[in-house]
Parts: sequence; C-alpha cells; structure tokens
Amino acid sequence: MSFPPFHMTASNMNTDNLSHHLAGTGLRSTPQREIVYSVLTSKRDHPTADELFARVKQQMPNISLATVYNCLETLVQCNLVRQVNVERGAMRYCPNLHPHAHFFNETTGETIDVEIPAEVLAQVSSVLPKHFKAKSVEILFRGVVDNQNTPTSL
Amino acid sequence: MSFPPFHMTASNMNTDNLSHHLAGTGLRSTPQREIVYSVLTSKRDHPTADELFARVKQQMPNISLATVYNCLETLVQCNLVRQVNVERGAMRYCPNLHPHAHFFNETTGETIDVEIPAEVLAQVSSVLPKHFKAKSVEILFRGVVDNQNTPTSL
DNA sequence: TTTCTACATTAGAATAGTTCTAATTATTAG
DNA sequence: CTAATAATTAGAACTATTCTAATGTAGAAA
Repeated sequence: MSFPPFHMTASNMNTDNLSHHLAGTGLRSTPQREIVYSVLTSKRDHPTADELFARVKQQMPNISLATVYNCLETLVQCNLVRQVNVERGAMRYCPNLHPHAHFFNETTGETIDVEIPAEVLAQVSSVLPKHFKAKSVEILFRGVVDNQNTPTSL
Repeated sequence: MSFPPFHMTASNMNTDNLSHHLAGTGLRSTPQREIVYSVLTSKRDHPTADELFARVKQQMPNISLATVYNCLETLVQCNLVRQVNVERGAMRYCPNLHPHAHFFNETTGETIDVEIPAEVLAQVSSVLPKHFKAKSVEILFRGVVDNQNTPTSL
C-alpha cells in the first residue's frame, strides 16, 4: 500500500511533477494534460469531469470533454489523482494524494478531506488476512456538520 | 453511527424482519419486496440490480426491473440493505448489516466482506473533529489475493 | 361490503455520465 | 523529411438509473 506525497502547492511545480510522472511510461506531456492537471490541483475540492471541463475551458476554450476524460484517466493511471465515488452519478476527482479519508456532508453534498493518522491507517490495514494484498484503502464517512463555528475544510 | 445487527440467516425469518422494519413507516410489505429481500439475503455476495433482477425472476417471472430498483431503494431506506460502490458502473447491494469492510479483488472483480473489529472502527471514527457527525463509515480495500490456499470469503 | 384513498407496480421513455469510433492533428524516432 | 505512434476531437453509442403515467392493490372509512 503506497501513499505518494501530496503535490507541491506552488502551481508552477505541477508541470514538472506531471512530466516526471509521465516520463518513462510512454505517455506524453501535452498542453491538455498539463492544464487539466494544473486546474485540478489548483483547488482542493472534488470536481466531476464536467465541472473540471468547465474550469479548464476558461483557459483552453477548445478542449473537448472527451479529452478531459482521457486526461483524467491518464492522471489516475500515473497516481497523480485519485477517483472518489461518494454518490451515484458522476465520478469525482481528488488532487490530494496525502493519505486521508473523505467526509461526505449529506446536507450540502460536499465532500471534504479528513486527515487520518498513519497509525490508524495501519490499524485498519491490519484487519486483513495475510493473503489479501491491499494496494489502497478508502475510508468514507457520511453525515452532517454541526454548524456552530465550523470551518468548511481542514 | 449505528450498525444494526445482521439479518437472521434462517430464510423464513427474513419476512418477519422485513415486515417489522416496514411497519410504522407507512411502507407496505408486498410480495415483490419480500422476494427481493429474500433473494438478496439468501446469498452473501454483492449483486447489481440487474443481477438481482435475473435471480428474482426465477421466482416471480413477471416482476419488472423498475420494481427491483424500487424495492432496493425501499430496503436501503429501511436499513435492511447497504449500497456499495466499488467500481464505476452499476451500484451493488450488500445484505450484510454487520459492521464490516469490503475488499475489492482487482483480479476477479469480486467484492468480499471483511470483518472489522469494533475497536478499529472506533479508532477510525475518532479521527473526525467533534462537529462532524458521521452516520456511517465505509472502508474499502482494493488489491489482489495471494492464491496459495485461499478461502474466497471469510 | 362498497368506496375512497394512498401506495405499489409496471413498461417503456427519458436522462446522465461515460466510453467508443473514426477522423484529424501532433510528436517523436529513424 | 517521412513513417510510425500517440493524442485530441466531435459526435454517436452505450449503460445504469430515474421518470412518467397508466394500472393494480390493500387497508381505512362509511
């Protein structure tokens, strides 16, 4: 089970990171892939392909939805992006590669990242019989947020 | 966070359980709901609505797919069945109400239940800030199974 | 019992999200 | 420069699900 480090937050680093990850896989670094990656990582939320398409079009108006899907597939393959599936309907994409859980706010429909200590993750993974070789674990909470003075993310 | 006990394994108990859970909600116990529930609980796997439709038709050949969807929705509302979403594509339904995690076998595409000790679940839930009120937690492993002498479920 | 009302079922149409197809364009290797 | 490979694109096709509107059913009220 491996959890690559979260991308650098300086947006100019994203391209390097992308090229690096694409290198040696036979995959090319293209303007579309760069922009999709950069737009996704520039905001820490969980957009659908369609939402991302809308954001990306602001910078590259002629990009097609099919390309956004293709780029996302590539990024997922390279482990630069995670897919998260909190609801039926559209797949969502998560640029945060730190080990973390998700909390689906049933009131707002938003999904936010929740830090999860390495030892808790280890505990969770330890429940598996030895011959089960997990490559990843996903932890998803569903519930509501008590709104006293609540940060919307952490 | 509540984890209702797993249904009784004797198949004649399922109906009672269903009626009981439907009672007082304004929902009726119908032959279609009984059969969908009984067929789902008679096998501990994770069928799609379509797969379940095929099984149910053996006992009630004129039932419609729409009804299977409707019944499943009802059963989910009553907390008699859990939805599990391991892959893009069709939703899967899980009759096991014990607290448990899922292991998605990437080789076979099968999803199996993994017992998860209450204290580990408690550990996991403890990572949430106090104002996050979780109603459920889902834990999903993805990986492969080493095939020496491997039970296919536990 | 008959009637009323609310709920449930049904077939098929409609929808949403995604993947596929085939044509075009871009990039790299020789 | 040319050939080969990979990427992009628009739109068609597809899959899973939900919606619609008509019909059926069961319990409650009279």
